[in-house]
Amino acid sequence: MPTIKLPDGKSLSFSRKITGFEIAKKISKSLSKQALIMSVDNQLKDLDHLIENDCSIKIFTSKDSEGLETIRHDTAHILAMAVQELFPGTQVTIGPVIENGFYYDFARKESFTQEDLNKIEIKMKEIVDRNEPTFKEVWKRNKAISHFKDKGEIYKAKIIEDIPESEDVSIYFHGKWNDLCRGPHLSSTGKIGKYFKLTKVSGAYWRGDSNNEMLQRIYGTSWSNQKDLDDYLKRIEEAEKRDHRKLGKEMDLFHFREDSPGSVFWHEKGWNLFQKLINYMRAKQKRAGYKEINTPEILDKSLWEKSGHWEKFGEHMYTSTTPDEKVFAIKPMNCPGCVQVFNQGLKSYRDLPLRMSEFGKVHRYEPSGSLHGLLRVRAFTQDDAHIFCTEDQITNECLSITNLILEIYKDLGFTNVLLQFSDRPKKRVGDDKIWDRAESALLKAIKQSKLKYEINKGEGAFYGPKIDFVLRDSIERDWQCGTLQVDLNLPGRLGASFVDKDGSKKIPVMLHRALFGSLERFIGILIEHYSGKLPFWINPLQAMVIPVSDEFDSYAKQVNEKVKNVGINCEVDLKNHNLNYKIREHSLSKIPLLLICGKKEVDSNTVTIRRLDSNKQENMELKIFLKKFAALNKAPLN
RNA sequence: GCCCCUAUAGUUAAAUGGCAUAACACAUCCAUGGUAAGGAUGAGUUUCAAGUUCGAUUCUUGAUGGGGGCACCA
Repeated sequence: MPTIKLPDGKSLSFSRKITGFEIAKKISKSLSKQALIMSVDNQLKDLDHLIENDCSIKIFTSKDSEGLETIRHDTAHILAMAVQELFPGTQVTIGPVIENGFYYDFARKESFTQEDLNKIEIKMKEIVDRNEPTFKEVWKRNKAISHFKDKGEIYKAKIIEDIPESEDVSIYFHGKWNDLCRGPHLSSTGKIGKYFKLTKVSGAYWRGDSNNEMLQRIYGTSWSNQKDLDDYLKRIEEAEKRDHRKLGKEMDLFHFREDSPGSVFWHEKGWNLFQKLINYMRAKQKRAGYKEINTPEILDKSLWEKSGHWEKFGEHMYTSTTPDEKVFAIKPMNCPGCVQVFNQGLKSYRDLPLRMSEFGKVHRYEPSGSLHGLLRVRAFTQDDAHIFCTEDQITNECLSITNLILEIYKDLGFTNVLLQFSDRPKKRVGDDKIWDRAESALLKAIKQSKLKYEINKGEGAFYGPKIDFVLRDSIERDWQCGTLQVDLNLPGRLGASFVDKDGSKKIPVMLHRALFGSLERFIGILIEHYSGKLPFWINPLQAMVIPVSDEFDSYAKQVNEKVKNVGINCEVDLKNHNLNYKIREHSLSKIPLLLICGKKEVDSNTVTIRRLDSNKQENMELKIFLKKFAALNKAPLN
């Protein structure tokens, strides 16, 4: 005689055991049609799960994330089903739901081709049409193991072997096909709908371990209706359109080439953007009390041994051997060099906190498969700084670093920032008491900043806890950029010290911090965030003067000179093309201002402005234009 | 590093076991124009190495780069 509590507070009583279906039907006809799964006392269950006792239940449809996830999970199952129907002998492994879709990993000798994907998709739709009933059976663990072994499903058997011996396992059937699965699932394959698409096939290591063999992973996306599927595919397309590698080429900012994979060849415009960002940060840092230094790119191997880098990161370091057989390493980080600058001369507690910044170019031998445009390179410029301070100063310093980082992100158009706090990892150096103090100082700073944060347990660096700054771009993607790390290790290793009030020598705490992280990477993010339409003040080519015909070339040249003289990057287009052509060309290359000069402008000493993404014309006296835009060209230093 | 895909002109693409195409960009000329492509002409190309072949840009193998993932991201 179960009494069922519903989310709206009402209860229903039944005189016998009852399934979710029946409850849904009782509530309303439309709900019973839309119902996909349910939760019983907050545990997700199949709709045909038999309820015997009093409980509270909630029924989910495709509008709930639980419902949509189940659709995706079911789609992954019918993917596996379709693959095994089409390619007998293929072994199944795991097939979880991921953001926007799902994947399934298969073990098969031959590789899946794009045509195979199309065939599989057709077969999946067939399975939906067959509307095979889905049901669950609970088996003894050992029965399941021998069942899958008999079928030749070695991977599945291994997965079950990892389940504790005392536990039973649930096996889901879609018609005859079955798979080990926790569930829940929809009541039949027809419920899935056909709003899915297989997107790509790739390799993936068994159990995510690169020591294991490689499986084949098929990715797909799945939705509850055609519109959501179309919207998703459109979003992917949109992201491709703003790919910084494509835009960088089109905008003539940089290129890559075989001679130096993972290193950027910056063109004039790209380098201009780069310098503008650096100059802006210089000004911000000067106000925040930083002193800028610069240290060598190449340092003797022995320093890297002393710092611990050689042992820990040696495989990612480039080295250089001189003709007389000395081994130098090209710096993968700036910190050891910076500590050497600190070590010059005696430091007093009065010098602390000492904030030293460095735009240091570092080289790291990244695995070839990880390289990706500007976002993952082998040579990059860090907007680095190291702050030497006492333990008492950690909280305040962290707070001002956090503020600096957020100001800079805001100026560049990023307001949605998430902090991630990482505490002590298993492999670490230093006393636990020191870790306690460092973690609490850092956490205190986060709490005082009142920003949203999450905790990544055990993800800290081996030398200290850290905060990472993750920013969200205009199409809702997250990028980890800034970082702030407390270092309890390096200053001691490299012999840094200061003279304290009582005259004794003490080891300072060192904070590592980067604002963007890597200038290269950040520029890649900026390009994608703005779809190439960079804000005026950092835009490398801000204006193009276009004469209406060559009769007005000399006026156009004069305008160009005057605009350049107020510090705006400007060019004049004297090419043999008509006005329409030039407007199209320069609009496509995303120049923010087009300055049109014809008879009207010459006569009145004006320019006509056409802004990017607007077909309005704005006539303005040249003098006023220069004043107005010179002001807009200033970096936003508050 | 691993799996799959891929490499043609400055760019984007097409084609072929036997003279390699187109569009855009570029150059020259004509046109002198008022807010997203005016016209004509011209120059320019098969990533590298080995193999099969009378002959390879095309087929095979390898290298290198690029792309999508996996792993890595100190």
